[in-house]
Amino acid sequence: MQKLTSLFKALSEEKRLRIIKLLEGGELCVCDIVAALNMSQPKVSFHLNILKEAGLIKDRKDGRWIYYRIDDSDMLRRFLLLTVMERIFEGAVSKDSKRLGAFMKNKAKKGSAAACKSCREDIDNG
Amino acid sequence: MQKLTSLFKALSEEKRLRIIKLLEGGELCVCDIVAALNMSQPKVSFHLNILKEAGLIKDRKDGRWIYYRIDDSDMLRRFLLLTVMERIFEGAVSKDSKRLGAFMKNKAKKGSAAACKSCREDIDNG
DNA sequence: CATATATATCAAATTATGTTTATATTTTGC
DNA sequence: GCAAAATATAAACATAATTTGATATATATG
Repeated sequence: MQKLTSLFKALSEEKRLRIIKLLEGGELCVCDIVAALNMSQPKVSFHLNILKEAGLIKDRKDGRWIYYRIDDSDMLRRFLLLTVMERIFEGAVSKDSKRLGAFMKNKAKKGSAAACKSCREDIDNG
Repeated sequence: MQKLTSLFKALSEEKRLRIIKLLEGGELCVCDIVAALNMSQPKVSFHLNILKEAGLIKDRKDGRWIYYRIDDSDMLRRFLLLTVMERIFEGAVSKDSKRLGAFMKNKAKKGSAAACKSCREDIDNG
């Protein structure tokens, strides 16, 4: 019962749905998500942890990065994630993916470190 | 997006899942649910309202009673409700249905008013 | 080794949810 | 009309979730 409520609770928050929607496009490191959502890193880590505890996402460490990705390994989660992805109006998260795109370009150009450092300015005034 | 989050939020609470599970057996008035869950009436009304706002249940007025029932009129809700009903371990809500059963018997015998009045004592010490 | 980066964690402040107690509203039977 | 029942609503309070700002940890790089 508690497993079920925590699963629904994880899905009951706007920022967390935005993260899921983003991860639909493939795995991302925390820094990518921070740039995309334009939120503080501890805040993003907080929400990522809740999604992880609920079994909705998995992480993988690579050097100093930690990559997160969708975990739809069981049927219920698969359906719920699908629901989120389908039901969230694209427009509702278009800024996120725009920011992510801009950030990724910078990352490629300057290397991730520089991109991370300047992502706010570069993206939101570009 | 907000509709989706409020739907998940409604499902993210134990007492609300218990109510849904109860309503699986057919419509019930508030007083039935109060007796089944052995909780205060305002508390039950509070949770019923959240479920109603989320579109998971509907109500119907009949005299001085208000009957609530499952509303699975759209596919997403139908699936979510099914999920809840199937995933909740029977044992987790067996006391609720036991209390409901006892209450219903009293109701038939004494009339609902008397049963409502004495439901706590009759059921929990019987 | 010293420094910078990526991320996590923690404590304090804030905000949102749930609970309780009291009261209001509507309906029915006398 | 009046009293009792069924339910809702509101205010005060308690608890839980989120945000923020600071700091810790681990890793890579020069």
